[in-house]
Order: sequence, then structure tokens, then C-alpha cells
Amino acid sequence: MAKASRPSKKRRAGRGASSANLSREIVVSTAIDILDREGLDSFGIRSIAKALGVFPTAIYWHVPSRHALIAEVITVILADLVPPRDLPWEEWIKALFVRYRERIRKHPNAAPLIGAQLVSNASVDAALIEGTLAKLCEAGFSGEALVAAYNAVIGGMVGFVTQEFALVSSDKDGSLRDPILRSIATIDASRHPSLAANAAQLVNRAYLLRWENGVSAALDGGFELYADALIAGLAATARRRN
Amino acid sequence: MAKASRPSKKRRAGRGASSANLSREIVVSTAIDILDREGLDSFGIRSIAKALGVFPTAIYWHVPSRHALIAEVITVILADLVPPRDLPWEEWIKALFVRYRERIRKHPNAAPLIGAQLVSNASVDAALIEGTLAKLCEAGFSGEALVAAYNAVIGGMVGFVTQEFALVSSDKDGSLRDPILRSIATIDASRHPSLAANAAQLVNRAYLLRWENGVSAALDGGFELYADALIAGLAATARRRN
DNA sequence: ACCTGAACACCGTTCAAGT
DNA sequence: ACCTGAACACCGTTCAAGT
Repeated sequence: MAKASRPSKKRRAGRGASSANLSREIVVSTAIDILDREGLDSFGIRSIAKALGVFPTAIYWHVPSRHALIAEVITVILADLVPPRDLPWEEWIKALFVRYRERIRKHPNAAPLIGAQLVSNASVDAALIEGTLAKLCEAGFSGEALVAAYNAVIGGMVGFVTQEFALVSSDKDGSLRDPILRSIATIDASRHPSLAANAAQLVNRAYLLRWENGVSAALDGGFELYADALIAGLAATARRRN
Repeated sequence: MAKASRPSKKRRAGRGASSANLSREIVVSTAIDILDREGLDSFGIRSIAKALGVFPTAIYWHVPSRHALIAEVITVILADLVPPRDLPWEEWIKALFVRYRERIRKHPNAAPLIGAQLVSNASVDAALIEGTLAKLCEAGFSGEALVAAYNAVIGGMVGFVTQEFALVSSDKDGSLRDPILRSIATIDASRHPSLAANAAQLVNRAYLLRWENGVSAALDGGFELYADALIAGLAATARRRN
């Protein structure tokens, strides 16, 4: 048993290994598959090649580097992100946030890739930039304030969700959970009264006190409040300028 | 010339290589040094060992794993984050955001580590959790809404800044800059009018259109607007509940 | 044009051995 | 207790070679 250690023809699920007929699209979609099924740790040129039944170096014919592959993956995952144009600006931005979160929820292991090393490749939809700017103009922003509002929206969209779905590397052995539960069990209620009073409803449902990420423990309430508060704040700022 | 390939005693800057006298603190502070000076790519067990003039495996006596080392680094960088307790809640949260950004600005290469794989080690200051909860109670939040508001604040604090200082890997050859400039130069003003009208003030100063990160191209306006809008929105939500 | 195959210069981590 | 030293099982990437 164990692993087949010989170089025998090993057939694989989905598209077979055998005689190779790759393309840029196949490489990218296989990469996303691996990302979804096996996580970020297993995401790499060599594992993608293995899944496709080819040598690692075959990948380089279709994709110039790991970095470029990541950029492609991000582009595919975030395709069709922009909400319909006819929505009022506040609803449009809310929809943008929700749609972004839906995309990440489908491919949560991509969150660190997008969030932390956002490759600003030009392919990232001019439609997203245009749409956001147009809606913020509609809201009354212009000049420097428009730039600021744009950055607040894009940064705000990516930021929260990236945290929510940040990987917490399985934790099968409870090495993440146990210290949290222990420290909660031993809270000094005189020094940390608010924490003590709310510990039960915070545990595994709040940043810094969770051992699962958004996949198994979504922060729906936090996301809603966050998005609505940010948009309401933008609206107030816009009103003040007019 | 080239590199000294013999196992001769090589002395190094700062604390010498020689006869080793490590500690957990020295390992962690050296790790931060390397992170700051040489970037995230050069951040690893082996490079830290090299800087200290010891074998890679010597590190493992003081730190159990790379993951745990990262957790230590984060803890040091975010030490003393919590603002003074006497501030009104809105100012307190603003101060928290500003202080967090200052910490990251000093160690920008740590942003991806914190943002994307926030290791929720219990050592992350109960003071931060307690302070945030206390101020949000002060604002009028309780129960489920308190949990949501807490997550909005923490997620909001980490999220924007992580994006702002996300690494854009040097770009000495202009491979990031050039495509952006090219796509801006060829905007179809009929399809993307808002983008065309504001291109000049957006270039390298806005998400998706920049090739430098917050270190050389800070998004001050965006951060201010973002933080103020979020806090104003929280205040409005709190008022509605009372 | 597209893939094989060997090789290079790296990783983090384990384990036995030295002192 | 603390570090050396060899070794293991990996990486991404380059380059020559096959077909």
C-alpha cells in the first residue's frame, strides 16, 4: 500500500494525467481547484503539475512564474465583481462589498493572496475602478476627497473580508483553540470586566478570540455592521461637502 | 572574491557571529531586523541564523517553529497598542486606528503576516480586547450588536492598513508600473469617463493603480476618511439603538 | 510548439552528536 | 543547556534536450 513509488502511469480524478494537453486556462483552473481543496500550503507549481500529471517545468510554458499565476487566479476569482450600474450609490457600494465577500467565500484560501499582496495588474477590471469612481462622484465627492473616498471603499472592501477568511491552518490538535479557551476561563474580571461579561458570546465568534476562520465561523453580523457603518459615514462626509 | 566559501569565522555587523549566546529575545529582534531591512522574502529561519552566525537548527532551541516565531514578532510589533483609557469612545477608536497604522508603518513588511494569517495567540493583549469592548459598551452597544461592533472595529483596523502596506515587491524593472501607466494612457474616455477625468490624481495614489505601497506612497487621505467614516457610522448605529 | 528530465539554489524541520 | 552537523523532504526556476 502506501504511495505508489514507481514511475507508473497514475491516472487522476477529473482530467487524466497521461499525455498532456495543457493551456493557460487549464493551469489556472487547476490551481484554483488545488487552492480550494488542499489549501494555500499545497498551492504551488509542483503540486499543480502533479495534479495535471506533468513535470513541474511544463507549467512554465503556459505561465511565466508563480507570481503571475497568482495574478491570474485572482483575476478569475474576482471576475464579474461589479454590481449593476443602475443602483443608487449607497446600495451599489453595499452590493460591491457583498459580492466581493461572496467571491472570497467561494475561494477562501485565496484571501491571503488577494489581501496581502494585491498584485495591481492592469487586468483587474477597469470596470471596478470606473464604477466606484462614478458612484462616488454621484455621491458628491470630487478632487482629493474622491481619491480618498475611492481608497476608503476599495481598502474597506478587501480589508475586512481578508481578515474574516484569514487562514487559521486547520488546528486539528487544538493548539489554537486551547490557549484561547484557557485564557477565557481564567479572565480576571476585575481587570477585564467587559471581556468577562461577554466572553460566552465572543468565543470563536470574534477576532483574536477565534480558532476558525470565516469558512466555518462567519462573522455575518460584524460584516453587515462594518459595511453599513462605513457607507453611512461616507454619506455623512459627502453631505457635509455639499 | 565572490563569497567566502570556506568555513572561516565570519564576523558580522552588530552583534558578532562567533561563539553564540542566543535567547528568545535576540532571535525575535533579529527576525524583525531582517524583516525591516531585507523584506519578507528574506525572512526565514535560515537567514536569521545566518545573521546571528549560527546554524539554522540552533534557532529551534529558542523557538519551536517558524509559525511561532511569526507570532512572537507580531506580539512585539503590536506591543503597547492600546490608547489611554480616558479618551471618549470615538476618539479612542480613532487613536487605536492611528496607533495601529504607526506600528505597521515602522514595520511594513510585517503587514502581510499580521493581516493575512493573524495568529490568534492569546498573548495578543487582553487589554486590546477589553479596551475595545469597554469603549463600545460606552457607546451603547450590547449583546449581539456588541460582538458585531467589536468585529467591525478590529477587522476595520487591520484591514485597510494591511492593504495600504501590502508588499509590491520592489518593482525595480517597472514591470508593475508600466502596465498601469500604459492602461491609463489608453483609457477609453467614453467607456470610462470618471477614470479618464481623474486619472492624473489617481495614478500611484490609489488601490489597483499603484506600484508602490504605503511606505513610499502613503494613502493618508484615504485612511483618514476611512477611519472617520467608519467611526461616524458606528456612532449613528449606536444612537439608533438608544 | 509543447513537454521531458536533470540540475541549481534554496526552504523548514528532525535527529543524533558534540560540549 | 545549548549548539553543531548531517540529512530529509520539500520548494521555484533555468536550461538543455527531446518530439
